[in-house]
Amino acid sequence: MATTSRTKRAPVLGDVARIAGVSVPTVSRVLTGSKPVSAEVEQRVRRAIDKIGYRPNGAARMLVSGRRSLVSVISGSTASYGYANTLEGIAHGARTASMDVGITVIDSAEPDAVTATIDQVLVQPVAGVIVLEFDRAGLAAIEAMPSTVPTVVAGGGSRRTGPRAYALIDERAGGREVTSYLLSLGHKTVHHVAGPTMGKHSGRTEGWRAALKSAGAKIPDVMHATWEPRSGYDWGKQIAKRRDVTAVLCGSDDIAAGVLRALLDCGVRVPEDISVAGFDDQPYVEMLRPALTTVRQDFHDLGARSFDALARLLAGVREVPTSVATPSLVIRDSTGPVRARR
Amino acid sequence: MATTSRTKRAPVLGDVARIAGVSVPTVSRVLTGSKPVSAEVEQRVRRAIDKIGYRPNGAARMLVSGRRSLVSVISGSTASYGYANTLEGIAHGARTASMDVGITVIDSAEPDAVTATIDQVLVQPVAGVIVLEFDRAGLAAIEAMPSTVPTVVAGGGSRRTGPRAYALIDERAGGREVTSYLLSLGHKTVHHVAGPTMGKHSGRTEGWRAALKSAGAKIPDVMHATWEPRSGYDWGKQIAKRRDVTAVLCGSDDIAAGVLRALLDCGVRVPEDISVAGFDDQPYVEMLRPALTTVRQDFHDLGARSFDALARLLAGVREVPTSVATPSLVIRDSTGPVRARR
DNA sequence: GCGGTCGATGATAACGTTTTCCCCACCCGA
DNA sequence: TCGGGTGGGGAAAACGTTATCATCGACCGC
Repeated sequence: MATTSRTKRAPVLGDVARIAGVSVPTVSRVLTGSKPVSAEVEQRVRRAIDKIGYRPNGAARMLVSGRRSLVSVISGSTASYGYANTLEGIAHGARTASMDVGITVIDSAEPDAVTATIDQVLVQPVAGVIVLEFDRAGLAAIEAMPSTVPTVVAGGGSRRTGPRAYALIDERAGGREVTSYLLSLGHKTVHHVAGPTMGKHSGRTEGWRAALKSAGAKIPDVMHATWEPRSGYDWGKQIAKRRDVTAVLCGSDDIAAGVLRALLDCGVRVPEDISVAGFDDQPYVEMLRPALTTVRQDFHDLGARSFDALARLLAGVREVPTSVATPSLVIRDSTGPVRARR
Repeated sequence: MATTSRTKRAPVLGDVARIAGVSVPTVSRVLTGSKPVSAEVEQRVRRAIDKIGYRPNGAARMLVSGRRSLVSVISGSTASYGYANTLEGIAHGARTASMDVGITVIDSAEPDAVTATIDQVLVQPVAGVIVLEFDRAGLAAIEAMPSTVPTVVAGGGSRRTGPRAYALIDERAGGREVTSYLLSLGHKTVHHVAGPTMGKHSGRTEGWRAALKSAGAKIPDVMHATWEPRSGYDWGKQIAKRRDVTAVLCGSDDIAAGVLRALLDCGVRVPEDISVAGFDDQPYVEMLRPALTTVRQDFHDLGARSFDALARLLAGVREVPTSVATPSLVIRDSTGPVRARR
């Protein structure tokens, strides 16, 4: 309120320089190590920095140097298991490379919502972007992303399908493996409760279908659930009424938990009457009774690999090879051989 | 490589101005709406912007205007249920206010790891910070955060304990409520499998203790688990051997799932022999058999309230009132009256 | 002892935007 | 017709840092 200083302006490089009795660029050199500085001057500068509690202004730094240290993650959600763990993997990689990570969730898959989101992301000084391709919103974001910004797609596909860098978990292979495993137990076919449709089918569903097809098994209609356990429960109720179902592959562990519960509530024995398998291997599923057979997907690793890919992109590598991890089947107690239904 | 242009420099305001035949500030005015511009000029400018695909440079913008639109979340994790949902709530609020959110995870609670993290966060042009106080790392981060940056603490406390703005879930009340409920069923006391220690005890544990104390019940030793279901399982095995336990409150749903499974595996009936209660109300817990009684905590709402608090702080409000939500007890089938243990 | 290289430092430009200040043309009322 | 307000727009300063270039001394080899 007085004439001189209002809210005690944050100290800047010039303040440090004056106190240390050196020039502004010298202070900068101490901070960035871009050029050697004599030990004595360095000490004076550091002392001055500590004294006034100086912190570099990131905006100014980025503006002039053009170096960007922000990686933005675009995603349709952050709370679900896969999203959250992928995000953690990315954050961990970024931390190691001393980069920052921003997260923007897309409200819906409406075209204008997507472009609005992208605009908001690209106004920031981002070095690159990682899009989580787990749902329609992610898919739409990839389409709408300008080709000029370094972009990595993290998702569940099996091969690169466009001009970007990809880090993937081969969900298709996972779906195939678990379906084949169920068939090998003697099931004539495997029914499938999928998550929300992505427009095109998800890798999990594709793998399931491929395995049935190559085994010459009948391909039942896909049952579409939301990601909620409740929704799985509702389908489980339906399934319990049918006599033709002996094996169910669910699009996620949460759905499987619901299906499992519904079956047991209806007096269906698992796995004696019906086998149930999930997808993801969330920590709790081995505590279900019976412990859930599922497909383990290492999302944390997926996040780490996406960040690696982006780092290479930023380092100037032209063609970053697509990195694909294969999920692994975890056999527990919810699946077993076919028996005569009591 | 040629003499003129290397990688086709990104278009800047000057380019737009030249094409539209106006001055640089005029383009800025169109973009920010800081001053009225004639309709005709505005149209020319917009056309030019679209034509060359201009995007404002956020760094330059922040540097000169001093307006910051970045909210940074500091957290010990992002993957666990509470963290992930709180983060989503924050992201949602930020999106509505068209601000950006950054996320930084602290590797450990080591003092230098914490200050390193904070340094990294504060180099960015942050408007404010939200610290997730769910673990030691978060606690340490709050201590080390300079008082000059607008900070909101999001956590599980019951009242403000320092000079910051707080958004809380009153875990203490939740712990008290569920414990009292169990006592009201006739249990002489309630045992407690807590999550990792936070140094000081967590609100959940405090509430449990307070309820026992005020009921004059014996206060058993706390059993400390990790957040892993497996760890809960191990404690469940121990508990099954004991004859004096009739009710167990767990520090999280995942721990409860483990305890539950161990008890059932050992032939202990739930809730007939032992009642089990969890904490959080993750979606899957109603699918456990028996469905888990637990304390519901709305983390998404916590995130939204933290962002609100920060927004007010940034709007210049001096004293932002602490916002406290009370968790609600969800009674399902895993808890019941005491019976003679068979 | 002298030209040349090197190491340390300072002066100045540059980054891309917003802000401030000023000018000009126009309109209105007296 | 003239003065004062007003609304649109341009010129230049400012933001805080790094990059570029110049300077100055010391040191080295011949």
